[in-house]
Amino acid sequence: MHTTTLHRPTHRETLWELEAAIERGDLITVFGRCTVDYDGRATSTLGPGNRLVILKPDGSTLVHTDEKRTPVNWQPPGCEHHASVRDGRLRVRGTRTTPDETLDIHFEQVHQFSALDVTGGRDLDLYGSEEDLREHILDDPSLVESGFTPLETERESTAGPMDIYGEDAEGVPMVVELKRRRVGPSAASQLQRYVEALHREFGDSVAVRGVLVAPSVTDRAADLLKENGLEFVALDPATGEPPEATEASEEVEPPEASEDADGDEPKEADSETDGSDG
Amino acid sequence: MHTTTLHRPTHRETLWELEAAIERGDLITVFGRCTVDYDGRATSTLGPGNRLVILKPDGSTLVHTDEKRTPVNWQPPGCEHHASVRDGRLRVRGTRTTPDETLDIHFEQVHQFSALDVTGGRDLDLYGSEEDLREHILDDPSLVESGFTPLETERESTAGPMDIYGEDAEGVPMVVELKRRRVGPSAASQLQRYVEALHREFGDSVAVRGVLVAPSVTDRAADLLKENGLEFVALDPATGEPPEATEASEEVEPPEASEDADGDEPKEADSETDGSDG
DNA sequence: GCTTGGATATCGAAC
DNA sequence: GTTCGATGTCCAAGC
Repeated sequence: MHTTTLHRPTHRETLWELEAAIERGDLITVFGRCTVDYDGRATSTLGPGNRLVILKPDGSTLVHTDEKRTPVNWQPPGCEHHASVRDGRLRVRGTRTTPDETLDIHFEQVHQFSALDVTGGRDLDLYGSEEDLREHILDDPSLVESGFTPLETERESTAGPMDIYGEDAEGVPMVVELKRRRVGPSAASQLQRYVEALHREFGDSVAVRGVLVAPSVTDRAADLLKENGLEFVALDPATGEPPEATEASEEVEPPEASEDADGDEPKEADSETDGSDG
Repeated sequence: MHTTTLHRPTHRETLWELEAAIERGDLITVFGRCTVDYDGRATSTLGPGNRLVILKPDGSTLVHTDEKRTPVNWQPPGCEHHASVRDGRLRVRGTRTTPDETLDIHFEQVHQFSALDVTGGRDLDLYGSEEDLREHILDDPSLVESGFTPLETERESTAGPMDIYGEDAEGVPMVVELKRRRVGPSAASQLQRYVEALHREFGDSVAVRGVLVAPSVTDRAADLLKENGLEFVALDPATGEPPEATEASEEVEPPEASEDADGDEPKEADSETDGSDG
């Protein structure tokens, strides 16, 4: 464990230590008054101010102000760091390819420089993701519906891979799309794409059900589901159970006859079970 | 401009300076060996290791390893920071509400503590966004198509606000969806939602055209557009012109003898003849 | 406060 | 390498 710290160093001192730290593979922080110019997928400039700059040994670059979780400027991993002193300023440049991008940081003054030996585990153990929700359902498919039988995960279609493909108690094909949090219109569209792909695959005469599984759904998404004859089941990704206070509110009276008189409608799409607690 | 730095401080020393720095509204960095526990929208644990922790005066919290642009753990702005010493460890806790979330960082040892007075501009001047693409088109609507007339931006519909609403030379309503980068299936679905909303609004007998404007499109998205009778125009958000080497590759104009014998001509705005069930 | 969609999104997995 | 969807996405604007 080593750390190197310079206080109000000259640019030459900073340059020297910077190059050594990059060589060592340290994580570097530079606090100072600087301007920032970015050119790549977009273009940006940032006027002078005191910021915290972080250079990681994997090439990541972060420029942080005193606000927000998101850096005001950055470079993802894979970029190359190079420092130089020009016109009385310290320039730190990060460049990468695919796409070609350049981030230039010009320091008027460096208040503090540190080189840190960052080691140790970086693998997070996380729980409550969409994958956890999927495992809950595969463990107990009746969470989706009594009689549901999962047949395949990541089943391919012309619209892309489906989260869970299976069939209901009657043998009707079902597409299940999982979301770990409250869903909006885009999730409803995504499910609709998969259902349409199966219709093209099987022919329109074959009934296909689409079920969205998530803790809750917005009103507009519920409308979209209903318009497309899709269904919704409320489940929490962490517990695999219906979210709190939903047990009594389920099966809110589905509307009587839908005007869609195809004859092959698989089941009532009671998508408005949620709609609550917006 | 002031900075406070401690090297290998005791937990008590760190605690003292930490509380003072939070009070002052400084940006704080703590480098040390720690574990991290998060509980909120999901749950996570991170085993011991040396990491760089950043506490911002707006409540943002970042835990960085030596890799990736994204922090391994974090808290967005608005959380409250509190530090304490327990069981020989320094605990830094960030809590927030809506949703309820807690981030706990337990330091076994602090290698370096810094409190920084981060000031100065934080407003980025950025160019090349979707908004810039929109301005290019509003300046010169023929970029989309000769005769195109924008009538409204952010026009509301039951499917949400459309980027640009207008009409073509024949007076046929057009929805234009803008993307600053290469688009995939979701953008095609989004455009389709808007077109469907206008069909419901105007009645299926009224033709409506949907046009996606982006630098390029993936194969699958192109298929989706075609299936739904939607169109694509290639434009670069920064220049407002067709992307490089696209001059010769005609966008809308298909090669003379297309094997597609559907009679599917986008210009005829044939969405209503298709009667898509979606 | 919730909803919606953009972002220099980043990231990872499948192809 | 590209494509695609998840993310504790974050974030701003609108309501």
